Amino acid sequence: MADPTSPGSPRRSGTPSSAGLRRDLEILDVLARPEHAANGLGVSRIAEILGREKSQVSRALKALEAEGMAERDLDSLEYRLGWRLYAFAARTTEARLTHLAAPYLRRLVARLNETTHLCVLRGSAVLTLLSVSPSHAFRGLGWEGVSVPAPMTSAGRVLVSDWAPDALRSWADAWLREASAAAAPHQHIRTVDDLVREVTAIRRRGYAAVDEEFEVGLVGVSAPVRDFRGMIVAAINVSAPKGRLGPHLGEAGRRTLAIARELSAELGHPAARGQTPDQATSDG
Amino acid sequence: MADPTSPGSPRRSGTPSSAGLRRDLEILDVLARPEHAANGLGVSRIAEILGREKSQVSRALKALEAEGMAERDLDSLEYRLGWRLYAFAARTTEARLTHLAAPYLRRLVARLNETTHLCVLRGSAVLTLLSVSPSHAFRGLGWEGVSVPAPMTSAGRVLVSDWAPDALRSWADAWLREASAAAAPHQHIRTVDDLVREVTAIRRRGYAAVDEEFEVGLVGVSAPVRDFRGMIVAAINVSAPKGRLGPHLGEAGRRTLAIARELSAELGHPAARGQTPDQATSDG
DNA sequence: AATACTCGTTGCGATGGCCGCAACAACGAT
DNA sequence: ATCGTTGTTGCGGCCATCGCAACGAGTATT
Repeated sequence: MADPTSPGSPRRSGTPSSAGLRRDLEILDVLARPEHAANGLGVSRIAEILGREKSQVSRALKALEAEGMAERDLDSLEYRLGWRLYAFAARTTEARLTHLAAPYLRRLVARLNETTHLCVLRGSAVLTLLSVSPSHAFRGLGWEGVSVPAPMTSAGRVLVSDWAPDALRSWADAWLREASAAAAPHQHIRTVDDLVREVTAIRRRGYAAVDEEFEVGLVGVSAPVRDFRGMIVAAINVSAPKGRLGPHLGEAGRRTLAIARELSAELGHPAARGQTPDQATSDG
Repeated sequence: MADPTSPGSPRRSGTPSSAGLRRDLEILDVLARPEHAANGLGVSRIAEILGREKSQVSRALKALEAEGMAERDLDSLEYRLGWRLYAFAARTTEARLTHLAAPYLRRLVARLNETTHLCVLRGSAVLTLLSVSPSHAFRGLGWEGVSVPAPMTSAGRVLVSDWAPDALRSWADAWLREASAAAAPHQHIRTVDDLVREVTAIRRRGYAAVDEEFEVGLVGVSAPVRDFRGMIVAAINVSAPKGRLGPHLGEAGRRTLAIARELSAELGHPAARGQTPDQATSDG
């Protein structure tokens, strides 16, 4: 129902939009309704819902199917959304992410008055794509060249927080062997089970927090950003000296989470669209 | 600029598709190109790429923007894909499938330590929806949207392995006509009967394996993923250099099959629910 | 089994929208 | 100031689409 509802009157002229495009999108809109996306709909039913001629709907759907925007079940003759919509979005999410994230990071900066980062996972390292400071905004390679071991940072833990335990195990295994030798001072996560426990807590809480683990005197929080599939594709991170951010770490975490949800919604994450800031990280 | 993934010839007549729809989708296709998605494109450049009138492109983009399928940067006047596309994509079956499959692919990676893919059939090509690598440099370069000729890959053969022989014949016929000209070096399947035999073997074995057929030095296995109706909707694929995966190809195939069965069970496939013939439970 | 109903597709004529050319407005560079 | 961009907008002719209606196919009803 109703998230992409067409705002104006459907077939009233006045908008400069092309009529054919609008008709096609109305049809796709109906196919995208949650109650219909799973089952599919027939031509007459769509025509009835839209108040259009069924011949028109039939022809339009045939064209949409030919272009991959809709798919048809040959048994029931019902239509569903097609693969091409996915292909469009999938190729673009990362580029779109870096473009759209900036205003959200700025908003978070305005609320917390601390530096914020947009981070993704590359290999077993956390890569920072974008940083926004209270005064200046840096794009790109400032923090980028430095490969930060993922499990030590809140961003890294968030980025793997929707992984299954055994995938988490094999991923963290290599790192833990090296880390056990180095043994950082405040390192809280020393075994795989520690990581699994921490990740479970992150899932429940919605955001991750580290306290002087990565660097002495530094605290930080991170919240996951999900794309239209519901997969975690990035993390928004806030890092600051413990003396400044420490007392408000919980509040910072909740605000980071809220901003991350807004960004997720803009990326098309269905569960995050206009939801209350608690409950439901989509699903598991 | 010779984009291999771009759909059929732009202004070819003969398809019953509406001209306006095709034009709009061509424009969106250009906007979705990875090399352009980051920066965005102007009207003239799109018109030049497509060989269309810029007035037409300008008007079409205005309509697309009004409908939320494209967004415009008011400073540079460049267009990007719009939010509505992502809302649609989130409702696609592929999006749900990808979301559900990701943990299973990661688990398979944890066991085999090789890159795994989730593939679906699109026409006569195999489209990769998601790739997960052992170093977890997923989100890597160029996975989704890349399509390869189906009968040459293990994934493609798995995806058609529940088709009736005559359907298989007519499907492979078109491809074989093209492929006979190209004639890849290690191509084992040269006639329709070869394909039918291979598919029969796949059905009996449960998974497919290719040995340097698609690419020299590359071996791979694939297993089918079925939905609640028992139909094959996707394939899980593992590909790696022959020197690494070759000796354990059989084991990799059985493990891929086991994971694919688990995913099928989650999709509601009744036969895969309790009874897994080759069950490799617990750790690895 | 025959009927009546629903569903989806397809001809066909009239009409309305789109195509392409060209002029126009807004910048920026030389 | 002139030129070269880029993007937008009139305008006429042509063509694709709209809506009606008929048709084939499948299914429930009698």
